[in-house]
Amino acid sequence: MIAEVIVDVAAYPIDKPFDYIVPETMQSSIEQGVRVKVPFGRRKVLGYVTALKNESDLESTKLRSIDELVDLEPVISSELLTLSRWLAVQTLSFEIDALQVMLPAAMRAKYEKFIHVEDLEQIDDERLYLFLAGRNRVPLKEAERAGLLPEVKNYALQEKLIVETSIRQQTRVKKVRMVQIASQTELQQIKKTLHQNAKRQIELIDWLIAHEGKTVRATKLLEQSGVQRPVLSALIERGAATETLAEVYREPEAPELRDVPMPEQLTEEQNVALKAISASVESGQAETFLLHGVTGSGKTEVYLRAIKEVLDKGQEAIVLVPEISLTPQMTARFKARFGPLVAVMHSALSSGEKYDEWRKIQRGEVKVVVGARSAIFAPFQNIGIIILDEEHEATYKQEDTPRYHARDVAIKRAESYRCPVILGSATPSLESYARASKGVYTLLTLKNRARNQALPKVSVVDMREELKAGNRSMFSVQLAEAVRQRLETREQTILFLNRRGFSSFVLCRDCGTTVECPNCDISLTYHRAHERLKCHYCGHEEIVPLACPECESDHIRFFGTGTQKVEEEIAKLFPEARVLRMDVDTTRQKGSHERLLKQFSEGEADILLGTQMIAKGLDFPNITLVGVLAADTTLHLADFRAAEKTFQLMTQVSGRAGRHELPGEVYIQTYSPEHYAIELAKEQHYEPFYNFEMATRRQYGYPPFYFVTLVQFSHEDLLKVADYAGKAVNYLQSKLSPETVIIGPTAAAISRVNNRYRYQCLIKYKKEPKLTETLQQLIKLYRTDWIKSGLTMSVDVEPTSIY
DNA sequence: AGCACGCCGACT
DNA sequence: GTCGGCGTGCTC
Repeated sequence: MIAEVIVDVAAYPIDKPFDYIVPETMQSSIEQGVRVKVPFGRRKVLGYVTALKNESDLESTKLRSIDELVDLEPVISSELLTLSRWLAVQTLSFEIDALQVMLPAAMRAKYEKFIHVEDLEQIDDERLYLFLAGRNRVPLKEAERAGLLPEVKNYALQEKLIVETSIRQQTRVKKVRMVQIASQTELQQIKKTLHQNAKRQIELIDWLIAHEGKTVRATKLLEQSGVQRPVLSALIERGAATETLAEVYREPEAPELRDVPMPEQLTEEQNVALKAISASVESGQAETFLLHGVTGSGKTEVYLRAIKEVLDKGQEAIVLVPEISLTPQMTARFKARFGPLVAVMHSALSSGEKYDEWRKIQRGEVKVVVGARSAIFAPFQNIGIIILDEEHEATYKQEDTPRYHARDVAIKRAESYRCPVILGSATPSLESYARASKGVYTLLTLKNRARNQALPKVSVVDMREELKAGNRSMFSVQLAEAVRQRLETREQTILFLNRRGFSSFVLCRDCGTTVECPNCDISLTYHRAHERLKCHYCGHEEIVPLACPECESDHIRFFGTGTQKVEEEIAKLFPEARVLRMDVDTTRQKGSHERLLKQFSEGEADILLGTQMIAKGLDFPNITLVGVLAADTTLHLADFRAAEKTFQLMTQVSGRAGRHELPGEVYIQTYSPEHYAIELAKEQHYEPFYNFEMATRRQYGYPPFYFVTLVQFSHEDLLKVADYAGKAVNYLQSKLSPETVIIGPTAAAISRVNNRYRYQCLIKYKKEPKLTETLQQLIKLYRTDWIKSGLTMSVDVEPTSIY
């Protein structure tokens, strides 16, 4: 029997199945989708069995045997295996990367080398002899640190010692000691043999007698009986109990369950949407729905009921939410409804906890997974529905290889299981809405809020006018007045600081110089906490200069607005206000996100001040005011999605206000109030924005009218990178159809990162059947030739941003 | 990727 | 004369 194996080596010539002989003893237990350890050249590596067959096309002399089976059950189902091949082609990545991305990081191989010595007498080198000190298995790293690597190599060559590679998972299955207590009669017998002086043992055996026949955790037993470990060991030796290891799951801190009452009745709109989805669930159709519902329209309730139907059919559900809104509020709602059938996958879990959640899914112990992007690969076998909440979010696209989009994967998996996909959003991506308009997706609309409240009243404040009137603070007169009112009426306020593409930097007031990174073509960011300047691209760090490096003026100070600065200004303006600040700095600690939200929901603060992470998902009855401090910052990014992103963000954050009984009010402060993204966000109507933006996209030839693919290049040498980028463009032009537009090569917006110059080109096409093939050939050219000169090239099919 | 072979310069 | 630099080629 022969196994085709994809080995754990991400390299161009290795990106294909390798044939291995399956030893007799393994033939009955090997299966497609299990991991194996195989010899590969002079080393041993982990691999995935992708097929089993009777014969190989290779000469039998070239074939080697599988060393070991790693799994007893497949970790990649045949559906996921097919999906991985599709993914590798779509994203132009290695098959091994496509496979690994489907599994929790804990299952990646960890390679360690150990020195084994058979006969220490053969080691006549004194230093090495002393170093080994009679140990049988010594990590090679230690020898390297001791400077003994040459000696070890030498002895290995003479076969006086062996260097062996150990391959294991990064994180193992957690096991605990369990104690199985013997029966009453046995225990009584043993008790008689105990010496009078063995007071502790007698104490313990009495405890055991009281719990005879039971199996308990060793730690629990010791805790409850109050004896120390050696006492238990002594009794185990006498046969009073037996000890075994049992697999357990790591238990992540359970979020506090908030009681979310299930509404008795859905609104008419919700009912219509649910019926359409149910019909699809019933008939087993791979149908994609776009659920377009205004903020507060009760999309989540529709998801929950659809999932209920799926579970009743004995099927499973995947729910994707953007990491940022994977809030306790959201997960608590699922847990409250489906209890222990829910697994939650988010980045705050440790690698071991994620692995355990994955195993629960694989074993069929849970039926619903709620998670971020990677949860789309949940190893279910009978998926009945896939939901992407906030489908427009950029986090659904993975930024490094394989650069997949969870939406595409969802639709692909749904085809396999013939089940519906629900894309939900108040502000759908233009791509999705266009597809829904064309009938590719089924459009479901929720125009009204579930509790029938009015959408909040939105006012746009022109900050230029404020400046003219002499108000240089971050708060306009109107917003400040609104906040003051809320403080009086004891209602809550959310202040949103849009920091994206706009962070604090150091500027000389005299000559206008900004302090830039020495390695990258970008300003350094000011970090108040450590009084340092940092580069967000290469990690360079330096102290804040006291004088301008150019003109030596001491009028140098940081510029821009951070949440800390806003917090200070609030303290000055409203000394009585209690403020909670939520940003990367205050939520770094595990569980702090939950804690802050809990404090806010319990009314321990008047104002919640934060960045992106407060824009979504929050649903608290007492919030009646939302203030956007500076709306413009996402507007001026050199990216075709800048307007779309700004509109989405404004709409989302506005939606936090007035979701319950109290009416809401929103103030958007901006320096460009006439921009259509802001003007239309004020009205909170999606369609006018969609129509306007579509016209713009059509005019400039951007998605969804064209598809785009971004090819990026970087090199230490500016001339070389420009040269290769030019070559690539020529190559693409020669192979692709004349209707396809290739923009560039141009220098990237940040033209130098980590001392490497960056170029890019953009391919725009409506229909390009040869695209994948051509890009594959370009990649081949790069990997076999260009790479040697130090060039780096990457391809991103349908990128989320192009700056 | 990682590992070894192989062919030329600076050292005990 | 040897140690070691990294170019080149291969991995079922």
